[in-house]
Formats: sequence, structure tokens, C-alpha cells
Amino acid sequence: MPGDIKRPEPLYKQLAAALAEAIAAGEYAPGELLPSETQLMSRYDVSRPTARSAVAELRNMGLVTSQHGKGTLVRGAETTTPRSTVARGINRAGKALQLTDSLIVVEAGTVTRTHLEGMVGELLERPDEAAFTCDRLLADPETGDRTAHRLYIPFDVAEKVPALAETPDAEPADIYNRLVEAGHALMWTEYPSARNPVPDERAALNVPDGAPILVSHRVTLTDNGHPLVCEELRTSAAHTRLAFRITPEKVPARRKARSV
Amino acid sequence: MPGDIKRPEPLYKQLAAALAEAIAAGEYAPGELLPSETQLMSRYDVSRPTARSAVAELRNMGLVTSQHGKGTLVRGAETTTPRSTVARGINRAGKALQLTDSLIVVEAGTVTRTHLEGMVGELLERPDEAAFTCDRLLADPETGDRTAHRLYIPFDVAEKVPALAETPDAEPADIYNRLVEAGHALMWTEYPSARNPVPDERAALNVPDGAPILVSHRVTLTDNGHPLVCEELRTSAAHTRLAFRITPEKVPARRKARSV
DNA sequence: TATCATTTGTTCGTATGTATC
DNA sequence: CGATACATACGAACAAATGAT
Repeated sequence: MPGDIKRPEPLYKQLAAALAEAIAAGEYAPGELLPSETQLMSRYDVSRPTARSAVAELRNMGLVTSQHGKGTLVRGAETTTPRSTVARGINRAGKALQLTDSLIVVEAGTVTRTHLEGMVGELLERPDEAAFTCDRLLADPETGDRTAHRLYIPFDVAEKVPALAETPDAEPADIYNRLVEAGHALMWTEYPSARNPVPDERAALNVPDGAPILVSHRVTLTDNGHPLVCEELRTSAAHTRLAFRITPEKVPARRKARSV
Repeated sequence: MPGDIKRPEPLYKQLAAALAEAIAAGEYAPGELLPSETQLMSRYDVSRPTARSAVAELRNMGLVTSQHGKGTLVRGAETTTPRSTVARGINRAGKALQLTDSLIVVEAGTVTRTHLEGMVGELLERPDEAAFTCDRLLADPETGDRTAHRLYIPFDVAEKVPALAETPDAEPADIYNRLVEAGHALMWTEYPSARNPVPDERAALNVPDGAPILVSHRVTLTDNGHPLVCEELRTSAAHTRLAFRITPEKVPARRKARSV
């Protein structure tokens, strides 16, 4: 075999790349309509399915959104870049702990029971054990962007801290304060991640085409590293970003450190 | 037909939902092959395009990956859940600052000049101004998962701190230490976000089908809040997650706090 | 090594439904 | 109401990758 003859890119990918370039160059301004599928067919001499595939590529790149009966709109930076920021910090005012985010509760907490599967089970070091969960729907008061919130309280933690078992639907800051009142010294680690939404989430969180969702887990630990509870947060990455304040920690010099 | 006001879901979405449910129920185990398109056609009595659309849905939900000539594989939690964790903390050993992540440099830093567009320009409060950039390719030494890293140094910062202008390709920790030597008291805020990859990124970062990329910006500020430099990090959300240690900050009591 | 069946990828064609203007 | 646009669905053919014969 001679050295790797170039196989041409598929037609629809070429077309998608050409259109993406044109959008980046500003030939199609944000808010404007992309040429219709019929126009693309004649302009680039391709079939209907090919034109559709190309536009579909642009959609799950998040560059455009299609509207049935109207056309395909170019999305500007305003709709691609997050507008609202959720500050994932914790403040200590006297003895009381407060959260630094400014989200408001849209749907009150509903408590259910589940088993700790997957990542949450791993983070709480209690795979498949039983736990209370409390679900809330939050929103940014300025933009209205929605965020799903879930708190996991393992059964054995609820048993040892009765204040949690009584009202597992208390707000996270209250949960933290009750853990402190129960004599725990707390610390926190948060793990942001992302994935593409399932159809339910796309509707509930108002996720636009081609946008993933940010998923973040905040684990509350005792000062000797045992996990107690876990908060899970899900929000459209197109609308919201997170913010973490990073505080340097003192370590003995000359040690190759790997904390967190 | 009386009644029946509701228009039924599209066939391919019904099929996708049915298959997704079957996967969740364990009827198709991770690593196994999904029924071929031909089999789906006869089993569910649909056409080839419909079967293909259903499988395409599963792909960009991240549930399966298709291999040309072989079949469509079910992805287990091992390939859906991040394996490696990048600790985004900072340690202070004596006077020197160290980063807590354990990534190694695969491709050394290449320095270029750009203008601060979009989110980075906003975070550095210098929209459209000129800046050095230094690009690196990092990897997790255990899993080999890749991460793209870019450091932005605005021209005016490089002018005031000549040590940066001399070697803008120094490692981030060194950059921080030089800013400290120049008399700055530093603090940091990091903004994790996510989006779907462009084809280049999908190849360079080895992003699997249906997985978004995590994008995180760490801004270095002076103690009075002026931004100096910015790190940008891009990695496959299917392979890697971030970790932040959250340290409570003291605030005056009774104040509705909104720091970060 | 070469061939073949299987499977997914690409591309065309065509028809109909439905939302928007 | 009609024209236009995207969404869904069918059929058909060939290309390219894979694995086994």
C-alpha cells in the first residue's frame, strides 16, 4: 500500500464545515436565517438529505437552531455563552454557614428514597446503600434560567443526626448547620462534570439544541475525610456557568502535594 | 377519528426511547452489540432510515457508540463516567505556589499572539486587547486522557512584569510565583463550563460520540480584584472531571453575602 | 492471501405531515 | 387560503470497514 491516499470528507461534513466557516466569518449574522434546505440544495448542488445532514451537524455543534415552519436561525455569542453565574462558595457568618449562590427556589423540595448508584454512591463511599433524596427546582432571579438540585442523605447519616431525618427537605445551608450542631467539623469538595441531556432534562431545564448540561456534585465530609451528604446540581451549560473561589492551602515545603 | 388530540411521538424517538429503556434495564449489557439496523427493521417493522435515526439518538445521548463494519456497542458506566480527576487546587509551600493537579506535559508550550475575544476578554476585563497565549497538551499519567491547556497573558501585564514577557511559556505555577515576586498578592476564581466539541477538538482530545467537553477558565486576580492572567482548560467530559476544594470564608454576620 | 457476508456510512430520490407567515 | 419551511418516513443503491472463511 502506498502512503495513505486521501479519502475525501463526506459531502454533508464539507457543507457543514463551509457553513460553519461562513458563520464564523460573519457572513450569516446571529439572528439571521440560514439559507433554507431547498436553497442549499441548488446552491451547492446536493440532495435534500445531504443538506439536512449538514444543518443537523451545525445544530449539535450548537451553532444554529431550527424552527419548524420558519427556518434555521444562527445563534450568536449571547445564546452560546453563559449569561448567569452560580457562585459555588460557602460563607461563615459567626457560627452559621451560608451559601454564596443567589438562586431562588421555584419548586419546593420533594423527598423520596433511593439507592446510591453510580457516581454518587462512589463519592459518598456507600455504593447501593439507601438514602433520602430531596429534589428542588431553582432559578436565577435575573435571567430565569433553571437549575435542578438534589440532595442525598444516606440513611446511616440521618440516623446519627435526627435533625436531618426529621426535615430532610431543609435547605442545604440548614443541613450543613445541623451537621455542625451535631458536632461535626465539615469540609467540602465539588466535582463539576458534563454530559448531554436526556429528553426529559432538555425540557425541564430548557436546554437548547446542541448544548450539554453541567452536572456538579458537592460532597460534604468530616474533617477526617468521611463523606456525609452530597448535593447534585444540573443546569444548561448554554445558560449557566459555575464559579469557584480557589484558596491556597498551606503544605509542608518540598513535598509533591496531591490534596483535594 | 374522535378523541386522539395528541399527536404521537415520532417513530424514531419511540424506538430510541424503547432501546434506551432496554439498555437501562440491562437487557443489552455494556460491551455487547445492539441489534443491527437490519434486525431493528424487522423486529420493530420500521424502515432503515428510521432505525438509523433511533440509533443516532442513542449516540448523541452518549449511550452507545457505532463502529463502521462491526456494529453498535452499548457503553457502560466505565466509559460514561469520568475515570480521571483533575484537582484544581493551589498549594502554598513556604513562599512558593504549587498546583495540585497531577497532569504531565505531552506537548510543550507554543507561544502565539491573539486578541482577547469572548469570554476570556470579558474575564480579563480587556475585550479585544492583545495578549500572549501559550498552548500545551497535557495528559493524565495513569489513564492517558488528554487535556488542552492555554494560558493568556495580556500585553500590559507582560510589560509590567518583564519576567513573564521573557518566558511566557513557563509553567502556570512559575507564572504565579513570578507575579508574587513582582509584588502582587494573588487570588483566583475558576469558571467551569461545557459545550459540544468542534471536529478538531473531538480528534485532538479523543472525545467519544455524544460526549461534551469541559471548559474551565481560571482567572488570577490581584487582591483588589484586577485580573492579571487566565488559564483555559479543555478536556473530554466522558473521561475527566474537575475537583475543587471549597473553603468557607468569614463574612460579617447578618449580611446576605454574594462573594466570588 | 484473497474472498465473502455482515454491518454501518453516505447519497440519492420521493412523499407526506405540520408549523409559520 | 396558499406558499414556504422544516420534520418524518419510506425506498434504493453503493461505499467502506470488519471479521471469518
